Amino acid sequence: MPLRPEQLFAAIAHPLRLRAALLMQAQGELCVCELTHVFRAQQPVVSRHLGQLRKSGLVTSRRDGTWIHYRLADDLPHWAGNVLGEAGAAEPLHDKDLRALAAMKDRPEHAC
Amino acid sequence: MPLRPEQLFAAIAHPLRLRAALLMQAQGELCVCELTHVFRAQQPVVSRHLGQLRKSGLVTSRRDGTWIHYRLADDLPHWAGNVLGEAGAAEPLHDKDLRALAAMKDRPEHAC
DNA sequence: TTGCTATATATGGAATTTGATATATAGTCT
DNA sequence: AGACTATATATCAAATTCCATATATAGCAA
Repeated sequence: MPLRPEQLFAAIAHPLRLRAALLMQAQGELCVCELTHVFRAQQPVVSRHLGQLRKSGLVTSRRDGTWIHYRLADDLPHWAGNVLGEAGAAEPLHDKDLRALAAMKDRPEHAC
Repeated sequence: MPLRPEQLFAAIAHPLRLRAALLMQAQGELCVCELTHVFRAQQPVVSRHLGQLRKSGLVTSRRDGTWIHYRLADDLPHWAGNVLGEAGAAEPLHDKDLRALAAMKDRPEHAC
């Protein structure tokens, strides 16, 4: 069963979930600690929103040792990617989030 | 204050509101009775969802005698129109709704 | 006025969403 | 084993969403 439009829109109707999905579209895999840092949010809040994104089929997760990396679903429909693209250009915090992520110290998988 | 992405997504996170917005994008102004007929829904349900769309800034309404016509907001951002365009191609009921509207008898403003 | 049509709003209750807080799980390291 | 880190889940209360039902409002027509 493919992702239905109203399911995508409900998934990204919350600012934290929208910004997380936009960061994943721009940067690929991200772990919970990175999103917690960028959003300055509490870890359980980020974790539960990511769980909602996963439950909706928008993202998948992969365990790597202690960390769990989230990324956009591999089979995400093309129209859904286009919607995220439009939202990324319209979301005023997106550029700020990208810069906050780039400036983060001690990111996993970014040691080299 | 411009329409924020998460506000648009919350507005069209419900199937009836999404389908109503798509019909307005395709057909321009529509009245409550037309939407009630196409969706086979109860009038208070349609009216309340339209109220939510208006409150979110996605649509505006115009009274014409007994009828009230709804249409997409004149100042709707371009990116929001693009999002609706993507959703229209992905929403499986959209074509059916267009046909049901075209087949409706006694539509206001469609007597000629 | 009365009656009819179109639409909006109020009310009540079930279900969902959300953040805060606490706790549990899973992996790593010593 | 125990300590530590990263993440998930449980619980609670406040707020919101949703449908169903009833009622109110506004315009038109006789």
